[in-house]
Amino acid sequence: MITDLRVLQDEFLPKEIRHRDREIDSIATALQPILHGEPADDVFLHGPTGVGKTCIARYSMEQLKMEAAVDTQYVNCWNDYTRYRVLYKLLEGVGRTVDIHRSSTPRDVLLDRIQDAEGPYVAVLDEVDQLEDPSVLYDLYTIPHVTVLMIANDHQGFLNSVDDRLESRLTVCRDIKFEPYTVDALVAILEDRVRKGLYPDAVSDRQLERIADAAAGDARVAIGALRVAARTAEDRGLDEITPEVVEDAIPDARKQIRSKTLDSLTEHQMVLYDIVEEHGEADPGVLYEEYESRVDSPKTRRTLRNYLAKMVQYDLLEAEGEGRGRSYRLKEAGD
DNA sequence: ATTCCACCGGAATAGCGGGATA
DNA sequence: TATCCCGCTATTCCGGTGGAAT
Repeated sequence: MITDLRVLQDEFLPKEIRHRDREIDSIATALQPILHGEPADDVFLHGPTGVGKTCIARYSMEQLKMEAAVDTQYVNCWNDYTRYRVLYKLLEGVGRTVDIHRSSTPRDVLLDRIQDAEGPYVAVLDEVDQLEDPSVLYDLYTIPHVTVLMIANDHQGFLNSVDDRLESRLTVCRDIKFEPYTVDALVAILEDRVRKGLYPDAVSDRQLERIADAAAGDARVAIGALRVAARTAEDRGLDEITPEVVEDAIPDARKQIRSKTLDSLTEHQMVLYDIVEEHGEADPGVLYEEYESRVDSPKTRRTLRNYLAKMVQYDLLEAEGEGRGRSYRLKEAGD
């Protein structure tokens, strides 16, 4: 069934990108000055999940590096959300972290190091709206040879959340909007992966269309469903992905994506999540009492509020109402 | 209308872990 | 070894908000 599992993984970066020519051109145009040794415009990619933002950003970096001597670094601000961690990651990109330690290195030596590095540098900041303190963007603006490529779901929402000084800088960067994939586009993407990763005839066009349709424009879900379906078919000793396998694979793929997020929660946060799951819907008072009774040394109410806010940010939970009447419930997959 | 109360979330602070320094 | 510094999490403090009770 499967000949190459890698091409079905999220991280896989295809050599050719389908149905995103306009976006790729826009990025290339924005970064063009780098080829002539001049500072380039910053770029902002935005659009819903699974529309190829990250993929196209990584692809563009590969292309750029083939044409010019330029350093690039990818930072996912979901994982590296503090100023320090972002700067540290960016230093890794130019190999200047050797004697950096989080203690005893004077406060802004990281920024100085990036500044001192010669040559153009493109910093890709994915999930940039997850930064706890976006002022690191301002730090980077002060360095002429650094170009920032930001990625987020909601461009306007992000602009509104930063202070005026930063906002005025951000509004001048080139913004590129990504629309959800059409069913045809998703089928084309899936066909590519099938050709490289599965035996011929392992799956019919009809089943690919079914997957593409259920994915609702989200390539990540579509590829995940294909992966799950291929594995299931293999486990069951089938030589073809059947309609039944596809039907099961779609919800499983969404679950897999969710459980990836759940893995990043702490033990206490997980307890809290379980409580919300059991109650279906719960107000904060009940939530805290329940939590208090289940855990050895409970955190304070304030900390729990932070946990809840975090899980809402992560799209795990949904909050309803403000102030006194607020309640929390699980956020179901699929916006 | 007014008061009350549960809850929200910003800001400042404390405490911890861990590496550096003297 | 004792001490310092830093990042990071949790805690403390508190003003603000909106629904419920009076």
